[in-house]
Amino acid sequence: MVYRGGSHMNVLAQTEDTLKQAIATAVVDAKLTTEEEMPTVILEKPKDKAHGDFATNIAMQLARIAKKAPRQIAEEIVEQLNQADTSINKIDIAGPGFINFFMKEDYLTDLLPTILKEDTDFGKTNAGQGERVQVEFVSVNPTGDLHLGHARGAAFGDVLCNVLATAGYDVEREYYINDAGNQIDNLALSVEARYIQALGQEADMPEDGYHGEDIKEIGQTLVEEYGDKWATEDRESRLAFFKEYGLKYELGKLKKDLADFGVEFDNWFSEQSLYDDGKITEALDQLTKGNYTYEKDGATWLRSTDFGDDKDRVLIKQDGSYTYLTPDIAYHKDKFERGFNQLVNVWGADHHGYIERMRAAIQALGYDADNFDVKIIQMVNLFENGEKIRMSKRTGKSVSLRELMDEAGVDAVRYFFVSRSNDSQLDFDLNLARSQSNDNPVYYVQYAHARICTMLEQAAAKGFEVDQTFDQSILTAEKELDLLKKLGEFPQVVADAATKFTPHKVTQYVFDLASLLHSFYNAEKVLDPENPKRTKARLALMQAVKITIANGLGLMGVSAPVKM
RNA sequence: GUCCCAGUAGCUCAGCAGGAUAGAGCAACAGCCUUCUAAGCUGUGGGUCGCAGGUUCGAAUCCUGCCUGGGACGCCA
Repeated sequence: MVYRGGSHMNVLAQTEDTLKQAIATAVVDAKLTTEEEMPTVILEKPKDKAHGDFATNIAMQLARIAKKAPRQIAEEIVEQLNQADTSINKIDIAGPGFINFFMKEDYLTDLLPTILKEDTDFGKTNAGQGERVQVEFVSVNPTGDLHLGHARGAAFGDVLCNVLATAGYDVEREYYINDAGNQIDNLALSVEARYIQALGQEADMPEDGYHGEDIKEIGQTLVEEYGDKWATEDRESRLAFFKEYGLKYELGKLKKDLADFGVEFDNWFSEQSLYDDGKITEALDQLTKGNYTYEKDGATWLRSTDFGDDKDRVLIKQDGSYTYLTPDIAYHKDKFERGFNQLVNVWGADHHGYIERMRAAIQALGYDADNFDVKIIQMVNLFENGEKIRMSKRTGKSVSLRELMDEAGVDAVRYFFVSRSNDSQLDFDLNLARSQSNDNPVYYVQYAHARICTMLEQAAAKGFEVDQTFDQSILTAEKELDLLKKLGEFPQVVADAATKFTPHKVTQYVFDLASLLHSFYNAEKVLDPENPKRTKARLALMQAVKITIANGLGLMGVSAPVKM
């Protein structure tokens, strides 16, 4: 792991950097290898406390290069190690050749003052160095409600963006509106059928129509607003109007649902605008000039196989219309032209087969496919009372994000969705999510926060203030040190979650921190008027934990209640 | 047939740019509220990390093959 300096460089990272540098220097001084061949020094935090605060496997890594036994290498490194400014208390060589570092307890001295000072900024780093990243997510067709899978993608994308921003990336959230093409024509036709039905006349839904309740509502509303006006208009203008009306209605609903779910986009990008601005022909021209297209069977094809795709892909169909891919290529060209260093797309599992052709197209356009990432969100299975609930958008019986929020609350839904890795399927237990009980992990973390708030409140009532005048060095109980070490990890956890696109690491972290807090709470008493010095120090610790839990939950878009 | 994801404790899942004795929650069992919120804590039991090879000083982690579950393989979007 690489920790770059910056205004929010945290205490633990500084300690680690110093130590790593000292080790690297010692390796070279011991003439075990040259600077060029030096492997990256990896410092890990051993799970077992008997293995110290930090450990490195550098001696094992050097065994091959230096052609010596790892334990002997370790000894030579330790001999050469300059321990000045490292806060090292003791060094062990253990196991096959691990070097274990035991730190003096003061290595975390600056941590609490730093957290209290940074407050809501604690967790920020410059890991991303201001790199511009665009994350496109949700991008559901405006033809129906958001369902479970979309909700998971929304939570994932949103938290990923939060994490990236906190890790020093310049993030933009974008929603791609499929407001052109077949599906939107189908929307118009579906609205038309529902409108006529709402007028009390017979009308068949189109073959691939949208059967959701929302379309029926649109039909009703149209009748209420316009009566039978549109029944007598010529069909072309009627459909044009219904298309616009339906689109506006559906988009409004999507925006509302997402906003209520805590997801706001910086940019809503219209597919239609690609047509209107000539971006599609532009992209096609460029591909043709680069000789990446050809004509066959009356269609225009992209030579995506040149870039590792399974087969070439149709860009312009026999009937002259575009496939879905074509505007999407223009769209991604536009994204790159807007100057993003990195594009991240969050797609449902059913779109994974689409990745290769998109990568191919991006390369054909002359861009580096390494700057294009697709995160696939695996399926969500909904369970209620132990039974799997089938979802089908077509039957209109799917469980929507709206229903889910109403049932379980935003906090629980978001927490559940960012608890797991995006590429594992997720079983969503509705009973568990809505249960106000200790089975529900979201409460566990929130409870830790609320508990601290109560303590701080009572402390204030007894005249204790949380400020910078405390002595951290008296916090030497095991559970206090456990908390301190965990607090110190937070900025790195966030940076790690950002660079690896793994927002669920924040959930893990916040849960672990809450667990340490509960454990501490049961073992030690914070408020003790008999011992004001210790009370002050512990209150500072509590405040720091509160800040960190709140910041972590904030990244997840989950509330941090003061009382429960 | 090809490709993607998953397979780790009874269940749901972490861990996977190789590292020391594989973790958590739930479920089970046994304890802890005259003391800052018991939505909590403490302890116990529970594992051939799907299977078989390979690379390595060292593999849940990397490579190959196979098995199982899910998904994708359109001139649909």
